[in-house]
Amino acid sequence: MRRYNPKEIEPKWQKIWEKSKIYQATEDKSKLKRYVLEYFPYPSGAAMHVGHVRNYTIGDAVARYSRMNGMNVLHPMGWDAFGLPAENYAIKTGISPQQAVTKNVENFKAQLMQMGFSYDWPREINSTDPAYYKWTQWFFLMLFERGLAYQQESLQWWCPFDKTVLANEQVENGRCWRCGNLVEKKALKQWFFKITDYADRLADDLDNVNWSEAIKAMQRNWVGRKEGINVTYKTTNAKTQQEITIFTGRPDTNFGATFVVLAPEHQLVQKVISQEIIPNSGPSHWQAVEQYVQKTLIKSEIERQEEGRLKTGVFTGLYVKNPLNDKDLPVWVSDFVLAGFGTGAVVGVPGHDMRDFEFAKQFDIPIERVVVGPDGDISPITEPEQVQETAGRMINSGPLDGLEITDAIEKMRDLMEKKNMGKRTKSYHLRDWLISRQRYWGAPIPIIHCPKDGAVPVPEDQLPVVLPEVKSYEPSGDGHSPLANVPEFVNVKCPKCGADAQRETDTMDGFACSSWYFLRFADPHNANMPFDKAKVDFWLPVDDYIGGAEHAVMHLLYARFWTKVMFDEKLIDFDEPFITLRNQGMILAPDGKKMSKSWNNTIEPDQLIKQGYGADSIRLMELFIGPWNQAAAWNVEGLGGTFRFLQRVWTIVQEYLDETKDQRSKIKDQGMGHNAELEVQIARTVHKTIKKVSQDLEELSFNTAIAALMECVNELYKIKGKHPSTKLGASNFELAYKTWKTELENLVQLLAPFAPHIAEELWAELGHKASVHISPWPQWDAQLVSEEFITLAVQVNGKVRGEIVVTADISEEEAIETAKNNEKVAKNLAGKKIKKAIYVQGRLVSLVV
RNA sequence: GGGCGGGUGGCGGAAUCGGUAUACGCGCAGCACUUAAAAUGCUGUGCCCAAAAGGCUUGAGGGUUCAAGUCCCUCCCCGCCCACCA
Repeated sequence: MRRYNPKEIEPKWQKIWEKSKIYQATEDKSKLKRYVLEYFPYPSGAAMHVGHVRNYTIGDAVARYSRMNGMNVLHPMGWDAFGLPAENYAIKTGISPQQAVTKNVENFKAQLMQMGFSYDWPREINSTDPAYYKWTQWFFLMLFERGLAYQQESLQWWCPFDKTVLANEQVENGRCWRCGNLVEKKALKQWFFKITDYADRLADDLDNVNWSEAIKAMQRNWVGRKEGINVTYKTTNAKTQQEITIFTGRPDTNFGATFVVLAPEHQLVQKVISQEIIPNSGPSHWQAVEQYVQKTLIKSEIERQEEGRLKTGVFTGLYVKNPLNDKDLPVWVSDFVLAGFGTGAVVGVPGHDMRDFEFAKQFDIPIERVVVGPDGDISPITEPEQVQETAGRMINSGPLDGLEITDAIEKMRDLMEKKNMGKRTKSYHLRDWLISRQRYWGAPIPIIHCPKDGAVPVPEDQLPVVLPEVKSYEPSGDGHSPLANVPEFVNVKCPKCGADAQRETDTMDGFACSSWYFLRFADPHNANMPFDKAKVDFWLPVDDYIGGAEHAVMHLLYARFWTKVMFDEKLIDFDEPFITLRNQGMILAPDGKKMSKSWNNTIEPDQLIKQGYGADSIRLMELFIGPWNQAAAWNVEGLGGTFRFLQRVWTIVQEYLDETKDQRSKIKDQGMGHNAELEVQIARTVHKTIKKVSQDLEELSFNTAIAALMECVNELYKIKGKHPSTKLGASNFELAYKTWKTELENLVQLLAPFAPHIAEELWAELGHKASVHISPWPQWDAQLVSEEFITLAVQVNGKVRGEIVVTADISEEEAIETAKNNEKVAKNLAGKKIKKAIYVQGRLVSLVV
């Protein structure tokens, strides 16, 4: 008998699949299309670990199952290859990023190939290919023409290690998302995409997609829309009167305001420092303010966090009038107020906001109560626990007195608008997307700076602006990319007026390239357009997008933004790119930690394959380890279990083939090999499994589908040796050889989405010429699946006391009667009167005494 | 502080609508095969009890119900994301 040897069969089928083109998609309108996509990976020189591979295994199972169900499946793969790792590698080794990427792509492709994923490889794309980034640049210009790409000088996050600016989304806990070093603020002129114009749509349209609540919530929080009111306060003691507009979501408490705080970056603060506005009463404060602001702005985010909630600040000398009660409020500066949210100014209500309370305590500012506390408490607020933030009734608040907070908010907004004190508005957490990078390895921004015409787009016929070869990739840290040192690149003529001009030397954030790649897959080699609209409209939106949750507020937000812009530009007919998003759970190392090089705890399929397990066992384990969307620690010994299971499938098919080989013709000729009872038993076992696996796959319940396959195989092992007409120790294949063949074929088909190589090999051995992966998914026979007899549990007073086996169509009365007569049940009923009897169809009988 | 998940044997996990808790796999134990081991096959395996009978068991406590892992209330713990967002 042939032994199961993955090393022998897996590479063989991988080659055959590549030649046979069975995974290549065409725009065949006769079939239902399904676009299954996994986030295109960043190719590195390293080995993938089992966590990366889970992502592709899930996608491949969905793709293969859909294909066998007659769908027209698009399942492409490509490379997101711009970015720092290749560039840092170049700096270290002198090997150009272009060369490194070529090698890394080879490395990654080989690893995906050896896992046997069903990708449409001719559609392979690479974001660093000029033929691709030509269109990334084209989209940049489209955004520019629509006023959605603009340049602005402002304070930005700067990573001193990677020597580049970063977008808000790419700063995590005050650290660079790539290298983990502390970031700083730096004033630089930068390119932005105006994603804030789409804030409302990005938040609202989440209602139309089938994503997990977790990711939707993350995006909604990131957009951070908050309704409030902008209230205008006027200075009372400045030489020239100034206005401060303050955003507040809680105008209800404003009778209790005792101060106003400005962010250090607030423009009025600058006016104080420059002495443009000087209070005409009291000492001058501008020097103290200047000192404070200087100290604050150079603080890193981490330093701020280390200070904890300890409030710092300084009084400006200015006062404003509270329009509600004409009280004078001192104006302070403090870094607990963020320049980027609302208007960069807050009104301090220390009795009813914890931060304001802490600030008032710190600087001995009065605290007033305008909200009644629990149990009617109206004592002065002196301790943090007494601060009333969310519940209560208003007092000391003129027209609001007696109202609950929620009613008071609305009434106050109405009042303020009516009296012209303020205007309802919304504020957002979302900032514009900073896309320029002062690094080499990215798509050049296609802009030429002319002294006369300003920023001028590179004409479309001159795209792509090709990234030139350079001698040194080292970023200078002076706010310019290495491209600034390439005169042939920089010095050009203005496309508008022909005067001497200079090219933009910053490159685009890699997330620009990944914001449209899923569209390019529909038409990957189009040289004249980013894509043909008809093709994109055929395949898109993506039906199943499978990836990790780490992209929640980066890629997934950016891609939605680009899609909406393209929709507005009428390039496409849909405005959400990913209908269903599936976030796979992370595979942790066996020690329960995240897998990483630095922990030295990665587990790599490459190694496991070399050890002889084979891709199929690994794929099976990736799915069997637990629900696909839940994290799980890799189980080293468990892999032996999935291997063993495949070996059992292999063995039973081989035994069948071996044992029926010689007799087959004889059996056929003589009409032998017929045992009806045995046939039903075999067919019933497999058809139950067809039903279970099919239903589980509809819900992506891979782990239970695989469990069902294991049960089925265990059952078939018993059947082949245990049937009464079987001799001890022998198999009974020849007694039902046709049924055995049909059902083993069904079993192999059910296994195909998970373990494609062994399925293909056994399918071929069972006599099929065409691939199992384009065979139609088996259908279960309803009659075979239905049970003739069922087992009912019998409860007495809620406790299970016995079991009865009855015909499936038993009536309620009969079931209850049978239950009562059960020996064990009768014992428990002895001498008692049955008060109530319940029959749950097909489940149990419950008797109450 | 806010949002989202989750807590079931020694371990990963299973359990449509509230209906026999612990499927399947790992691990462990035993048996067969073998000179032996590995591999393979078979059997057993939630806890208490020598066994049977019986009792107990889904993070803790309470409630609803003939019946609760599942529903309701109070609380504890773990993970992820965001966080001085006015």
